[in-house]
Amino acid sequence: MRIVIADDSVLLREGLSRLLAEVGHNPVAAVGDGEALVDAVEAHQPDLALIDIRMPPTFTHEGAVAATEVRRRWPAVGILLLSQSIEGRYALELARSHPQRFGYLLKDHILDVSVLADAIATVAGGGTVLDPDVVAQFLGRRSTLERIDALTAREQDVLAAMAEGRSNRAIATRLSLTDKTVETHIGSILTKLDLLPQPDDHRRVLAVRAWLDRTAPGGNDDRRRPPP
Amino acid sequence: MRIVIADDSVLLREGLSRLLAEVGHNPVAAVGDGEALVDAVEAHQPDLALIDIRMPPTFTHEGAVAATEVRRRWPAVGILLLSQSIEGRYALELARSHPQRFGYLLKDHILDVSVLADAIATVAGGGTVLDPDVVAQFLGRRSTLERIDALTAREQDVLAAMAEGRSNRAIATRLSLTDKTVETHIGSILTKLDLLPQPDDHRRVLAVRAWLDRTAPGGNDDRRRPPP
DNA sequence: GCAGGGATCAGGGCTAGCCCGGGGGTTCGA
DNA sequence: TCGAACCCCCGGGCTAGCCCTGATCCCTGC
Repeated sequence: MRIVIADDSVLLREGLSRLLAEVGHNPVAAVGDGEALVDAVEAHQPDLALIDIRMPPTFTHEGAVAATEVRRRWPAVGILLLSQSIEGRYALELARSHPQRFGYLLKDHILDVSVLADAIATVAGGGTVLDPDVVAQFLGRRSTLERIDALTAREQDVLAAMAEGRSNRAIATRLSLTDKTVETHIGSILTKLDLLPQPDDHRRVLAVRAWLDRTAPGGNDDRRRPPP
Repeated sequence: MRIVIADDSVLLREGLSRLLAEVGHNPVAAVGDGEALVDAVEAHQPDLALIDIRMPPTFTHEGAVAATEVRRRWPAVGILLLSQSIEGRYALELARSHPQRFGYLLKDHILDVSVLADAIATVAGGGTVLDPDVVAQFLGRRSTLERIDALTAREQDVLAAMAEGRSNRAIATRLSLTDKTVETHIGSILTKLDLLPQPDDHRRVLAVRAWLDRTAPGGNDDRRRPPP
């Protein structure tokens, strides 16, 4: 099977190249960033692209973004994403919208080369391979979104202000309420987000994280609702 | 001047189209997502692309990502980004790395069409136009990174745990410290991040935001340092 | 040897934030 | 008409978190 490898780490992509050759695959190119990945797929028309999500220039999502481009232009090319830990929106969106010939594994969970070889075979055969932790995170995020959607408009106003790092008093001033009312809304927010009192949790921070994470990646402000 | 417009809102892109025509420009295409933007630039070879950062499918950064693609493939095409509020890493990275023929305006700050027309003229002429708030945010983010880099390793451990929503007690347990020591570290963190007591601020949340924002967009874990 | 930085810990005080119980008003659908 | 949902507000109690002061120890560089 013809495979293109994209990973900014020279050692890793060259190592993977040799590893795949040992198990009978044909690594036709090994590149270090998203643009080069797209160029290599165009040049070599591989069966599958093995892609690290984080690549230059920002080392955040270039791999996943390039993977989206590869899927758009060459739908028959299998895509197998790799990362150190679970990454945000783009990769999960690609999994949701184009699950065929798609895989997402965590590097630390690939304990021997057979795991990788099996995943490659499955993806190239048209199937989907997702690390269990990736699935769990995906479901968890869906659940967080649903919970935030279940907040009332006022509660979302309060939570948005909390997420800006405003104190209760500042929130009250901004929304023309008393401190007491803000406390009441915050209590409802924590309950609806299922953030019950736990000695190990800082629940306000967790609520703020939920709000910020609903727009990952890069959410600094309100997410626009998709048109109906 | 030939202009391509990209905004998912039909009303806005059609309105912009007419507005630009009134002031003497030639809007050659008006599209609703990043892919269509790239296709339109390819088809029409405009002088400038006017791009809303948030477009489908995730309504987060597709505009900025597509803008990066446009800049890569057609460096002579001016790029003018628009958004409701300041967006994260991609747009600012594009401004930093390719400032010529580039602009970034906040929609709410365009108080009349002459502001837009002036920006278009400047960008098409090879210059750079940045909303002052955008500049301030960019500088603020640089400053935040520097401050976080100035924390000791231990302080960064504590801040990372805070950002996970852990309570002081849980942080102490995890790092084998007493509550008192965690409090001391948090005090140092707040001081070094210049988060002085203010009645309107929830300083712990602001410190957590600083930590999370250092890896924007999509930072769920450690940022990888770019190779030297 | 000494100063500075980092790490750890303690006693004690204060308060913003959380929460319990309670209350009132408006709107909408069954 | 009534109940549910939403919004707003109060009195009162409790505590996690913050901060002041102070202390000790270790390491490094001058």
